[in-house]
Amino acid sequence: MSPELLWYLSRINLFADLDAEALAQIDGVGPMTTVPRGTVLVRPAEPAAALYLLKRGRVRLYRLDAQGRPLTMALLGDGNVFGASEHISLGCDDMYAETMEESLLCAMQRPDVERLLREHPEVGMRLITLLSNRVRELEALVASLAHEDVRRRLLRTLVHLADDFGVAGGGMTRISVPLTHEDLASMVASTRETVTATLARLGREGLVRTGRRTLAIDAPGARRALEDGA
DNA sequence: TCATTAAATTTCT
DNA sequence: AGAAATTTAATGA
Repeated sequence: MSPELLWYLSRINLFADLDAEALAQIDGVGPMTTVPRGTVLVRPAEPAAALYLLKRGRVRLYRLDAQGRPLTMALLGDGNVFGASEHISLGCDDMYAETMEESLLCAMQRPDVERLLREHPEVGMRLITLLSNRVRELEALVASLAHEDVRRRLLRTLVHLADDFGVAGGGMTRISVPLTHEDLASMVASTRETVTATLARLGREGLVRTGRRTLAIDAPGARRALEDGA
């Protein structure tokens, strides 16, 4: 195994508990490939036969509703894994996985994943952790979508994005993913226009700064705003 | 409060 | 220039 591939594997969160020797033993990792923005890697018609390891890039997991409009379930960044096998689902069937920008990733076929899990229980443990976190996030999302207005839904997802993709800058946390208002709408189950208006309002409130293709949020302020006020 | 429709305007490629 | 994205406004549920 090349040193480069080893380094790459060490940055995949699923393998965080493996030491160098264990990493070197990982077998069946396909070649790294660069895929352009907008590539659909997984679609409902042909469920993933593989576990995808995302070295660098951004991947959106989403479903389509009956009217064909997307609902984004998760955004994945560097080091994340997604895909499915018979017993494991990280982003399941009926779900699309699409790159939001040029991404570097590779695939592991199902038998290799299952063998890896048998040989390295730590990986299974880590997988449970990842799945648990994803369940928690989705539960929170369900509750938010069911009970809260767009302003609060948007605040929550921005705080969440700041946690995952935020970089400090100018007193605020800049979200290092280029997201259109339409992208955001598909995350909070709203519309482009309402997101535009709501972002403008949050801007007036001093909680977000928008401009030049970027989004920044006052994360502490936003958390405070989410806590008080029913 | 917010989706929808329509239209104007700005920003990207 | 042309496409994509953003913004504003009116209307109704």
